[in-house]
Amino acid sequence: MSTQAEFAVILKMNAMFADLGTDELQRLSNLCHTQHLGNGEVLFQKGDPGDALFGVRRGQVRIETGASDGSRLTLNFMGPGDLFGEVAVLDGQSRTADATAGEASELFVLRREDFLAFLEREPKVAIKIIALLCQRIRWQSERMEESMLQPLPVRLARRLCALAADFGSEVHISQEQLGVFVGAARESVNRQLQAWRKEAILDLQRGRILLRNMTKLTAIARNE
Amino acid sequence: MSTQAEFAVILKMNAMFADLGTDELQRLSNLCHTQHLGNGEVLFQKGDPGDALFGVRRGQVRIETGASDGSRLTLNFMGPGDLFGEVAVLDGQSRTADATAGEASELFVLRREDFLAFLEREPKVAIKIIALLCQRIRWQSERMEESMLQPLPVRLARRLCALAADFGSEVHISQEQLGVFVGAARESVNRQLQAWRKEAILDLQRGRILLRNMTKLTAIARNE
DNA sequence: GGAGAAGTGTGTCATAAGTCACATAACTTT
DNA sequence: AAAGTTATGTGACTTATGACACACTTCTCC
Repeated sequence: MSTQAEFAVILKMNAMFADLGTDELQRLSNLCHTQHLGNGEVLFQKGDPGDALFGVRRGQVRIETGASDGSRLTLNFMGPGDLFGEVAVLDGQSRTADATAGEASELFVLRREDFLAFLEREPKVAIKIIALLCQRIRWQSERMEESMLQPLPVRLARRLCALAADFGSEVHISQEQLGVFVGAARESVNRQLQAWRKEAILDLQRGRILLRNMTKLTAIARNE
Repeated sequence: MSTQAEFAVILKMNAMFADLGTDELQRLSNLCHTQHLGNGEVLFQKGDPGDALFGVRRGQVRIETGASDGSRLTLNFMGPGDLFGEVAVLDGQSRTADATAGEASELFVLRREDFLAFLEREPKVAIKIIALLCQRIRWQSERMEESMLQPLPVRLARRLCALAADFGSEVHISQEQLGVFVGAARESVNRQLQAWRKEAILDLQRGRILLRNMTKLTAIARNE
């Protein structure tokens, strides 16, 4: 159900602490705890109180939502360096998705109260976070416009370009997942990808997409 | 073009200062300037630097976007008590829509630098604002999900219910505007409204919709 | 290495909504 | 009150995409 929405909420926000000074960062990391998760262990579930912020040190955490029919859909993979769970922490509301360890993982944990106390002591950091949240609001709005107004090929091309920025030209994702991300049916995704394969823009393998012609792809993403 | 996106960015955020203490509010209002606008006067345009936050004391300000083809579309009306321009102020980016006085108006103006300085002195306020921005992020996500996944009748019913909360059962809006808000073509909106008129859920007049049966309407909004 | 699962390729069909093209009705302006 | 402008109503047509159905391929795990 809430697939598309969650996707937007959860996308990586590594930038959150990107431009803090090293001293601020040091004081912040002093507040962190460490938590270990075994493969398949559940970190939190939809509806849980959002009492901590997490960052991945080692391993992988899947952010997923239990569709009401029982099927689970993965919304994102968080790898080393990725942060997640910030929105729930900042506003004190409950989690909006589930988080499960995809392999044995080590996380750092920043508890809500510690984080808020820190912000209160360091208003400059609070202001930076405000700016980042605003950027996110803008970004979400653009995304919303895009997904409502742009046709599927454009959305698909944009997502592939975004994935290429993370993965390089060999994007490791199933067509089903891609469909979830882009808000379209798997079959429609497949048909578009086939068309592009025939134009030599990309190649397809099981669970993998090889981007051959980024120039054309970005052109499509720009909607000509 | 950017109609839908802007809509989400701009929606009223009166809640922003809702739960500040009176002392905090007092100090804040000391920082405000006053500005008068004549009917039709332009306050700011898309692309302008976002150097101030505005609130309406008297009058009305239209938030609109100049579609690239020259047609102007109104995204929202800000009346007395409404705040606008906060996102641009908080993150220092440029305006994403135009603001024009719909009648002679009096605004209070809070300049970016003053506001940020205030936040730095009052970290508790900053934290409240962070929470509000987070709520907005959640709200946007829900809205995004809704608009992508729900069929037009549901979106339309939801918007009408929301408007009813502001306007009462006589909603004063053109079908064109309604189309912009729900991200649909004017004709499609009209057809759906006609269908509902035949079911006695509402009545139509030029520029006005009379909601007759809110029970049915909210049922549709809940998607049964 | 065989069985089953998970991922992929493709055809057919149904349908919601956009587009275009007008007709009509309601306000405005002079 | 006539003329012009804006809002609404409706028909005909087109199109993108979702839904279902099924074949085929590639992995994985006993």
